[in-house]
Amino acid sequence: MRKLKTSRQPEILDAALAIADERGLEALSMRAVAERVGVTPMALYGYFRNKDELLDGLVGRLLDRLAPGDPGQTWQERLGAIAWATRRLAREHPSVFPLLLLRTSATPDGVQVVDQLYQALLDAGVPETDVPRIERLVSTFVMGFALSEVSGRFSDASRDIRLSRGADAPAHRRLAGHLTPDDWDAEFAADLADLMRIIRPV
Amino acid sequence: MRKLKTSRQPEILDAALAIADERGLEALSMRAVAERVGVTPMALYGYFRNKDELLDGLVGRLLDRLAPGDPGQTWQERLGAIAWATRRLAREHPSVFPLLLLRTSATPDGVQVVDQLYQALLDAGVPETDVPRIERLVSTFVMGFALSEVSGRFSDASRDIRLSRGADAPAHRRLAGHLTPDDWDAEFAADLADLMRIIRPV
DNA sequence: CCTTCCCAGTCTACGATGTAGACTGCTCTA
DNA sequence: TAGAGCAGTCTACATCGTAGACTGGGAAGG
Repeated sequence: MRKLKTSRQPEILDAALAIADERGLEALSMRAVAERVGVTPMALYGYFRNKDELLDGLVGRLLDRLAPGDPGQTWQERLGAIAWATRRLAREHPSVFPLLLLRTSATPDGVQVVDQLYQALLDAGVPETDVPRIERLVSTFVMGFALSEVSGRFSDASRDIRLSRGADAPAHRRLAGHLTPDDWDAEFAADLADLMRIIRPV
Repeated sequence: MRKLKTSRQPEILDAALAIADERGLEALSMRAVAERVGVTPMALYGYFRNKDELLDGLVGRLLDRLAPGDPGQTWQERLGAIAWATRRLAREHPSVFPLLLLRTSATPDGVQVVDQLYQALLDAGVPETDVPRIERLVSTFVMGFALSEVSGRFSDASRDIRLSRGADAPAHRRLAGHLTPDDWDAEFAADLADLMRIIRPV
């Protein structure tokens, strides 16, 4: 278990993030990162044990983009802030965002975010025994929603395919016209509002 | 756009699924599939245009595992059946399941499932304008939860790391002992119950 | 000053991967 | 009997992650 250098880690991660943003995850090879940093591919292995560790570093990099949170706001505001920040993150880095859900990697920054969610739920009056479950419920939805948007699960293309394959999808036919919202921001807001009602019934 | 043969597609997909189940997604190479089918790698390209299309075929294969649904049940029962089936699917095929969220691919079987969800929500009395949104809300949560379980986002390892990195995570400390449920089935059931309350407030 | 050591980075090379392109041999029809 | 079409094969290439051995230059000690 060799000791790794840390000096140029941030620089390398920035390069990796830039490549993924510009040319997609496919294009994120060790060689590409090395070239961007201005170094030989093998030089990267002084900073990351292998490509997987580099990817873990990337998700850490993303997590600390999630706002530090401003106490003094209501619990709804704090929770909403994290939710919207998560969604924004997904839109800014659509190629890398899926890694947040696929790779475990609990980073210090990730802990910060979860702790803030816990605190918001406690302030909302959720019983201590329920807080972790509700946190998982909310964060799972938020990340899943953001992922679905960037991965195209919600896209018009899917909807069109669903409709054209006509066959027997009676409920689809009945709902035609409502299938896709004109405003995804509004949909996300409505979803969050519904979830808040789970947290504290009005 | 060459025409593809279909005769041996199911056989090929079964081989691919078996490999992914036994040795993980990493091990799912065209060569490995070909060998298992007893054929040269290039022979596969008569049935799938490329590896991506083969993977799309795989997710289709998974989707039709989601129960056909039994009308005559209450809407809660029908919705719950799909939710539990989704989660079971994830546990049976943990390596392949993530593809359901990552790849768009609307297959005929996928449409069937969505249509059943629509119908259940209509039967629950959800207004037509809200049905697609609520369907996305519920399915996003269900798939996200199943994905989180199999990808380790919920795992003890994550929890331990979060705690050991001590630092300042006051809410974590306060909730120690409740952080991980002893029964994930119960947690999933509780989450579904909460979501049902969104659909139709009691 | 010279020597020794370390360390960042390089070079070369290997096995694996996806897939293009040209080919072979079989079966069915005319 | 000739020909067409199809299933599958063979060879080859660019690209990937990364192991292992190496090099040049600066710091430390004499």
